[in-house]
Amino acid sequence: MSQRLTPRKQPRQKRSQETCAVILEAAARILESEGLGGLTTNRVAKRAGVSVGSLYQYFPSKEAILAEMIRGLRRSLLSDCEAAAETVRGRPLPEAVDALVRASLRHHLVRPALARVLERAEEELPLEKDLKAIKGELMTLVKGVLEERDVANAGQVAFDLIALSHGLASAAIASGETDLENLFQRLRRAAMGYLGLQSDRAGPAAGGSTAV
Amino acid sequence: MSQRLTPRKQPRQKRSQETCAVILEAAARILESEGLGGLTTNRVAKRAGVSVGSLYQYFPSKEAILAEMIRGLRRSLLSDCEAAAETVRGRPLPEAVDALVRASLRHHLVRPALARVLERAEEELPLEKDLKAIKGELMTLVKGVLEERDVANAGQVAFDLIALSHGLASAAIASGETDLENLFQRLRRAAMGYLGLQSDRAGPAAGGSTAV
Amino acid sequence: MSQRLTPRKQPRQKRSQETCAVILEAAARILESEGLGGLTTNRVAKRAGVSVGSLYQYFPSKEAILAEMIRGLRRSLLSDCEAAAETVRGRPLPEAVDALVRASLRHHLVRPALARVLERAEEELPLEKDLKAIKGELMTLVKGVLEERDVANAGQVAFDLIALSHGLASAAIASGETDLENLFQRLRRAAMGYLGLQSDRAGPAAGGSTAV
Amino acid sequence: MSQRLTPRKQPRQKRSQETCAVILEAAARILESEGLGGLTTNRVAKRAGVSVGSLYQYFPSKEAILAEMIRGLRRSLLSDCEAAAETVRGRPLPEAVDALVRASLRHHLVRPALARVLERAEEELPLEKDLKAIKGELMTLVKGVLEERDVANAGQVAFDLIALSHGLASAAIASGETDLENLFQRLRRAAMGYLGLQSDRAGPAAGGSTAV
DNA sequence: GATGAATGAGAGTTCATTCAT
DNA sequence: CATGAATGAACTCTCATTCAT
Repeated sequence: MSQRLTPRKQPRQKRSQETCAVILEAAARILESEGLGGLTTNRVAKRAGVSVGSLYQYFPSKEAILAEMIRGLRRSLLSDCEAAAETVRGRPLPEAVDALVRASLRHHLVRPALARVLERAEEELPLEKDLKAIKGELMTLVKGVLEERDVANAGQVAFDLIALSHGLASAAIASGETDLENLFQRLRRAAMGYLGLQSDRAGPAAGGSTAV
Repeated sequence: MSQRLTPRKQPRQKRSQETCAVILEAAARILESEGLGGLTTNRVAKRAGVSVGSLYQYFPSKEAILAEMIRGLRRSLLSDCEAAAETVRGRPLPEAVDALVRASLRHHLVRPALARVLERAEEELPLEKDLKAIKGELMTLVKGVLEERDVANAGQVAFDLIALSHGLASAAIASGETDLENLFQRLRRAAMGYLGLQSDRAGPAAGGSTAV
Repeated sequence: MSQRLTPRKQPRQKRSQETCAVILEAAARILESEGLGGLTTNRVAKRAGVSVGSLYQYFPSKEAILAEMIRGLRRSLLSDCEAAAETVRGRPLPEAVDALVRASLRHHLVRPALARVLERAEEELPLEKDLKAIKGELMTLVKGVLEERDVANAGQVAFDLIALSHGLASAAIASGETDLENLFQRLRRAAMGYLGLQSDRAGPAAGGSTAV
Repeated sequence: MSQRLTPRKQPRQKRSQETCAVILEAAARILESEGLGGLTTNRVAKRAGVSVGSLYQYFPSKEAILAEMIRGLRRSLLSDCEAAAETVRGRPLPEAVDALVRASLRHHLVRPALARVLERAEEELPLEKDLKAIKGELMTLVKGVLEERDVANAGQVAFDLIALSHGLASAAIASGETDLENLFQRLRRAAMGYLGLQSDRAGPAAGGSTAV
């Protein structure tokens, strides 16, 4: 009953790797243009310029394709955040938060439509262990960053910061915003505020000011 | 090819209203137990105890059922927020924010699974004008509440507060949290922080404290 | 993982019954003309003059169609044998054996090709309980007939007689024989011989004689 | 559209012969464990440790593999029976029948599951001339054995004896019997009875006795 | 109006076979 | 010759929707 959602063969050979990548890219483009409902194996194959048979040689099911895409997205987010954490090693909390927030925001802007669809797909899929693991690692990473800077209840705080960032970023991007810097400033205010830190900018929005 | 997503007839007669409600409730239950993929018109009809034919008399398409459910959810959120705004009329900003945040949080907790699924469905549906309108009204409401208390850039702030609340609430509920009060306190910190207000609680999490 | 092989709905209404029968007859004809490999759900539906959808309304799977056909065949064999046993109630063993053998032989001749194919199909299907039950009933019937006539080891004997009859009958019919009476005489010799009874005919084949 | 079911090349070289045998053995094992439906060319190749391409070098089609297996089975039955006939040359009928029956029974017991599946496959395959020839030779052999002992209508008798043996043996083995000797005695009774000869055992079943 | 049998396009998936490497 | 990636026709089955009763 348990379906494998992992690719069928490790693409060792160059030919295979290419085919695999071509399929994933085709699927991505379809998701962006047609949405989740437009994703069919035959369509993906045709768009990728391969036969359905080939598609099934690399992915045991349609879901496996989605799973692989999600995995890719998550892994790249994780590694970007790891890199960001690395660059601010030893620096104080505000700077660290900035770096992480920036990294995650950048992520939302790469292929926004794709990211949104994949997120939805993730909820509908019986998500696998390795996917959960990746999400867990991100939490662990943020938690570590917070703990090193003596934030209490770091697990909870990490969870909340991730959720807040995600919520604001996806809403903003869904509504068409593209100004990364503006978005960053707003998200920063929320994060800093949540942490009880003074944000060094005056108002909640770009150039704005809040009167009580 | 453009489908109407509005109910086929304004159910004037009591019989019609009832049938309509029965269908919607059946759909809701299916969504909760089987997810979006488990929602089929035949299933809904059977669960509702009516024939498919009847179902199609009230809803022109499967999507129309979903649209109606979403509309209902949104409308109830809106009216709850309106009520909340009413109760804090004339009170200062922190109190108003508290009231709104509480209202929206309560909303997430009623039928959490259903709410999540409907949210996903909303993204996949070609969302209609009247649905957008409802969302717009909520923004307008919050914006009004903020403007009355002289918050600058109220439109943007309203957008952000809604997005932040939504992000934290749905993540928390998805991960199984049920402690409304705890969640409220955390969300409050974020909202107050974002607004540049002092939160009257000490730390970012329940009873916690943040060390710099 | 266990598939149901029983029809999906009890055909209560006349319309349903007809559709159901039409489907089974179409399947039968295809089996006769194309063999097991030629049986596809779409083909059956087309031949039956209904849509695939209808077919699946009555049978949950292709296998269920086969199962139903097999069940029908077995049931009719059983009831014919029961009738035969009834007519020879109280009569001596040779007469009883004759009656049963005749009943079963007649059965092979109705739609020989179909019977053969269904037999093969039966082996490939994960045969169900109710099918096994029918086979068991036949054994029980024969066993009863034998026991009433004081045949020792009636269970084993019943098994063997059924197997012998089946073997000879299907081979003969497969090779194109149509002379029921001739076949009956030969089968009778084997059965009587196995039972240690004197066959009242002279030779093993029609008009033939066996010289030692 | 007419396919050749004979191997593509006469395997002269040892390498070829080996590969060929390896493929056939792999196919046999798959048939035993997965049944006819589990036999796919790719699976056979993998199990045999060769590439599909190689497989197609030795066998022009999947059916050809099955045909070859059937041919092998039939040939070995034939040669075993020939050997048996040889050993009883000049001996009286009962002894000859015993020998043949024993030989054929032994055959059923070697790889019972495989034998059954191949028999089914044989019926579905458009059976070839050379296969029919082998079957014909078996009939001829038995017929010869009978004629030499002055059995009248030997052709018919041969046919019937083969059919009876086959029917009882396959039913018994299918139902899990493994006691060759017991089975032999029962089959012997039937054969001798059919031939109008006295069986030297008392009852139809092991140690049993038939009362009239 | 209500019913539910009927429809059929189209989805996911398999597998015998080919052919470039 | 061997390989195994690639092919694509064909199969089983689903489900939104219609329409005769």
